Amino acid sequence: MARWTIATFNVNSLRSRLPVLERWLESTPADVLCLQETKVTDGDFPLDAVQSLGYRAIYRGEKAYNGVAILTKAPMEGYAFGFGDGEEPDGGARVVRGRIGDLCIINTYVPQGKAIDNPDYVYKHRFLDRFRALLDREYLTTEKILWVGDMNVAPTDMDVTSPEKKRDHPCFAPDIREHFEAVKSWGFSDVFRKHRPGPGEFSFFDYRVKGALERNIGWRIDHILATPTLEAASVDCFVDRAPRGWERPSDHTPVVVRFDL
Amino acid sequence: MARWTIATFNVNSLRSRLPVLERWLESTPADVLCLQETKVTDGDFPLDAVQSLGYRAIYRGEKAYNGVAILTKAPMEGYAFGFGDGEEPDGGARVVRGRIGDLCIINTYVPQGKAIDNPDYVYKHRFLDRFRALLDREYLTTEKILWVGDMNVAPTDMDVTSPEKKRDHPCFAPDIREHFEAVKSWGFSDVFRKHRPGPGEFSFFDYRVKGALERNIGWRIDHILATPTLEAASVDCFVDRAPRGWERPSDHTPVVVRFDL
DNA sequence: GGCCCAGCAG
DNA sequence: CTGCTGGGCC
Repeated sequence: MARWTIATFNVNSLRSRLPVLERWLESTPADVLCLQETKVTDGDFPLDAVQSLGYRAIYRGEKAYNGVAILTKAPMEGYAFGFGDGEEPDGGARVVRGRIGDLCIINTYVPQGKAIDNPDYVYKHRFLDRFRALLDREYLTTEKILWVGDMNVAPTDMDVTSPEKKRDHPCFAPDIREHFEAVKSWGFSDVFRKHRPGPGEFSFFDYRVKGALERNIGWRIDHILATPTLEAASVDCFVDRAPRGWERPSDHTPVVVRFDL
Repeated sequence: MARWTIATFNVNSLRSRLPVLERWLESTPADVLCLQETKVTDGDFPLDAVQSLGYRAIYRGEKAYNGVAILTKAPMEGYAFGFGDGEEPDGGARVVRGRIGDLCIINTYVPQGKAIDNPDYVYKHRFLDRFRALLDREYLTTEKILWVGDMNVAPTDMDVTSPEKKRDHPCFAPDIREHFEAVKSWGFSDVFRKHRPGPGEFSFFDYRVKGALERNIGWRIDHILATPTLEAASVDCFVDRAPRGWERPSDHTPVVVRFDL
């Protein structure tokens, strides 16, 4: 049995966030770090910097948008990008997954959707459908599966600051919440909520909201979900607000889970 | 009699260069600092930062281009911007001048000219004509006049690295050098050359030339010129290469003169 | 290569 | 507000 620390962090440009990442890993030397919005093409991925922090990395990115990576101390096996369902876009810069032993890790950057009347919102729903199909196709609920990432969905009224004002928001509208719950119901439970049942815990603080961090005006849209056998092994799960207050922060901040596996 | 330190520095954006400026003034607390390419409109001029460094400032700038300023510890008198000759453009963001007692200070940012067959090159010549007319109109060669700035002219073969390759360059073509000499012949001499007669001293190192500073591949286009009575009072004049090697440097570096006045 | 901009994105 | 882009500038 060993203690595992796994985190998800939307970095909003990996290259811009290297100083934050380095500083954060000093306090939280995670075994697995799932990143979203790396915003870097594979050729420009800062592999040297990542390796000098002590990590291996699998990654796929686009020029200015999206991009996911999994940083690990141990080698990843059987990794893959995208949905692999033959549909375009293939989701390669939004979905990355792999295994370490019997632990399956899936890291997603769910589309934001722009607005509920925007074509991108249709794509967001489609993304969740394709993800659910991937689960059905390739996984068993009896496996140890960790699904983490920026889901761009705040599941409950507790996960935003003024829920009444956000019913039309693409990350909070009833239909997207229901859809997200439907995907989760494949076999995941919210590990964060097991350990932190209370309100006012957020992982995203909009740059444009003045004093968002101090006033705690944010969203809980970055999630750590696990299948039952894995969830049972979790010993803690928390948001680390500190990096959001550092120099040149991401607008997101890491969510961390610890397992005894 | 007092020791005066006066410098000229093309900062390539004053706001971006405040850290460099602050650091440089610790080593060289100039009495007068003439800046070019401040690239800041008057409303956005960082007056607070300049004042907290211990300086007064007169300044005029445009949105993204040009912009000149004179920073002084003592108040400036009778200052003015541009040529004041009724012609447009008035040169307000390229010429600033004023006095401290009987010392006249003129700070210019001469147009670069782009290429010798470009209309901007015609304007560069016109700029020198208008500047010469300003001298004739408003100054006497018997006054203590200091003319400094980014002149965008390398006067001699000693002032560039490969003179043979630069005969068609708008900062080195024979006609612009002759024109610059003609303006200087109104009554100025090159204070830098009085103290540093040798080659290989440059004030500008192109960002695009790899290792330009280490390889000493540059241009001497920032000048300190003085009328005879003032030149006689100069005790030293030098290029300070250090700031070109600091974090986020300008492509130019300061030229400094000291007088016993 | 580092500045500026405008336009787009979240 | 803080990223990204591509274009202009020197």
